Amino acid sequence: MKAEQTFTIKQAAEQSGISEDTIRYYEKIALLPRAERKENGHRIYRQEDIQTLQLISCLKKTGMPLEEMRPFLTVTADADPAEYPELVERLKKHRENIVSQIDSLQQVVDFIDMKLEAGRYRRPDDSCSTKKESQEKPPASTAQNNYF
Amino acid sequence: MKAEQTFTIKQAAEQSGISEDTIRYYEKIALLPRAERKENGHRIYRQEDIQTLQLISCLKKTGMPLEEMRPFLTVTADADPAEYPELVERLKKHRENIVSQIDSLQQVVDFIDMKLEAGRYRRPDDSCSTKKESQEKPPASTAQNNYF
DNA sequence: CCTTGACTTGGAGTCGACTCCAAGTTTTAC
DNA sequence: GTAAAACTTGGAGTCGACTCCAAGTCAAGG
Repeated sequence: MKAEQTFTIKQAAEQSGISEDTIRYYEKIALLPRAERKENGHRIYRQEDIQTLQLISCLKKTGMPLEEMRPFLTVTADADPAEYPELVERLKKHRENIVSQIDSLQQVVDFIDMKLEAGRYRRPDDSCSTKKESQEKPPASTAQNNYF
Repeated sequence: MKAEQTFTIKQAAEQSGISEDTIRYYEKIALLPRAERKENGHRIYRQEDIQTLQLISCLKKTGMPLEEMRPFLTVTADADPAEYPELVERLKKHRENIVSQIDSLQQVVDFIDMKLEAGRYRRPDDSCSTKKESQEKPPASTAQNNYF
């Protein structure tokens, strides 16, 4: 029925916030699968490709290097659920990473708020980074956060 | 009274997770102020310097480029509260950035959870990145999140 | 028919952020 | 006294991630 809308690389760039050059670069390094071409050789993108690009953009913002994204993109490409158990493991692991990153960011937000509210030192505050491998079990609220 | 504990660059590296070389590099590009030296020329670090390093480590994890960190570190260095109004503005702005980044990350977490829970597509889901300049007013919960 | 614009390719160049020398000094350890 | 450890400096090299360029193709407009 529906003719599956397609997009040019320019449109894909606009919608994802990733430049055309960069999209081609991603294809070149095989971060993205080779895009389909029209008869004239021009790349064509579908809605799901745009979504993949947006996911990349998302992950990039969080400072993830391209190589680390590969497993994620595999999952997006072929939308299998939990067929590759190793991949699922990776995803879970990264989910934890992200949650801890959110925690880190929260610390920064707290730091800023502290700085903003006054010159008053509440507590130096650590827990942000290194050394302490953040206790595994309850990743609950290390600090109360009222921003969510 | 108290003799203010000091650390070597090696100790600073251990405690911050930033390599000695990198710490020297940061000093070279003046991301960090020139560290005090002992008579023999060796750098010495105090607790607050370690904290600054940890903050850098924190921000790095969030993908922030070094140049963007400068304003933050200025604030840490001289612990003035709201004496530089421009700086305060920057901090507030970045705080918003971070909150939105947390939001982005939350989307990724949601995405992972969705993928993990089943191959079922709940909804493509956007809102993560680009195009939509995320409405200014209520940065409240774009999506319900039950991780916090 | 010729130009303009949107694309293609391969490859070179850039830039940020390290990372790794080499040469030198000083302290500690035996 | 000699060697190893822990530092110093300046500078070169590397690596990831683009970013730019030149040359070429194709489609539509004046």
